[in-house]
Amino acid sequence: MDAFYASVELRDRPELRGKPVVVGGLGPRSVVLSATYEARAFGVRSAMPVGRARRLCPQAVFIPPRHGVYGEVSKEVMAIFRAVTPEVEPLSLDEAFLDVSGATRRLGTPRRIAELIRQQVREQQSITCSVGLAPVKFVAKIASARCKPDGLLVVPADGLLDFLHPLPVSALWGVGDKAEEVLGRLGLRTVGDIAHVPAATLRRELGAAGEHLHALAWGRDERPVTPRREEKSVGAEETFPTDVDDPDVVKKELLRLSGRTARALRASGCVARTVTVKLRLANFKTITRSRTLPEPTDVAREIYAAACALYEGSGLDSRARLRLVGVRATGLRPVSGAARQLAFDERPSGWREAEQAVDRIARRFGADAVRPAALFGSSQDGPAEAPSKTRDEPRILGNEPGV
DNA sequence: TCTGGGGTCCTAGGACCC
DNA sequence: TCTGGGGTCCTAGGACCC
Repeated sequence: MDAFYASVELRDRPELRGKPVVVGGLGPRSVVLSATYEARAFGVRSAMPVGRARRLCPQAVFIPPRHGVYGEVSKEVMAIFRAVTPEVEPLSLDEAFLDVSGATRRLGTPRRIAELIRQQVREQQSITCSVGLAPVKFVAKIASARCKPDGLLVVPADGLLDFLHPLPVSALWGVGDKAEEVLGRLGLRTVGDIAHVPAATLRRELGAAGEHLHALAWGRDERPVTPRREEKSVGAEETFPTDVDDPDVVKKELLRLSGRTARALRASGCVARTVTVKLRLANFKTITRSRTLPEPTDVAREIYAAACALYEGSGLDSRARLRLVGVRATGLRPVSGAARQLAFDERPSGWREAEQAVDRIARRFGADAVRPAALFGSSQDGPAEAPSKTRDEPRILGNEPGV
């Protein structure tokens, strides 16, 4: 019994127990991301506009997804995990893999350790957490998902396949709508069905992912718990309150998103080599355009220049109606390892230093204290189209309920 | 029903180099 | 002059996860 998985559940907050809870964004075009059973009873469904959900179920508690304040709880919960073992791999704000093989001598059996964690999270944070325990990482995750809310489920090594095989194919990580459809066409409904079909068949239908699923179906997964995972990309995107066909508005938004992306880069101590622009049309067709820079950067001005050029050269009709734009920086490397060599005749532009100064002001006075002149009158954290967007902070600390 | 925002990973074609 | 094959990088798109 090596790894186990822990997940924290908002649903068990006493004040929310038994209430209809809807998780969704705050913008005018936000949709329902998840809803509790109680909310679903009113007809609330995922992907439904939040406004419609409100009309169907006005008494529901509406929670914005992944909003700021929850981060504090998350840090403290992760600290509880790390007191058990340094082998903690955070998966999201409220979930982590732990490898407890090194902690059993000190703290007892994995089951005992799981009970300890659940007790500490409950006492210190007044929230519950579910823990799945298994000798294989992904099985531990499935176990934690199946014992929530507020549960503990142990899958012993000799019971691995008995646990896995009756599960629906969608229980496996990596099986979403598309893969489930393909598997369904092959007549495969359960994990056991996947296990008993030749790996070559799965590879033909699903590529490398198919072979991976076959291994998972037999409980084979060599991936270890990796405490520090390097970020591969950072970015920002925003759906306009209404579709936009004005290139000036689009560029203004690109400027704002470039600023957010550059700030995130500087905060993580990275520079990026490639800039990608994402453009989603009114009909939901999405295109991306990317460009690799001669030198890596964390400067908003440089990211914006690339983003703008990509947008202008995207081949879209200049009056194309856009629903969403996004800016992402990839090809990250630590800033220290990429210290820029200035050529003899090159003078530092000073933009990087200027933006770092802005970072310091923002840390002290808030993100809105300084912003590019082009964004004057708008909020750095709201879409350019909606300068008066109210920053509805979540009233309830928490994350989406598992439903 | 009409699709958020943060990411990761995979595939496939073409350029380019040896 | 025409051509092989492998490796790597770049670009675009898409599935998937929370």
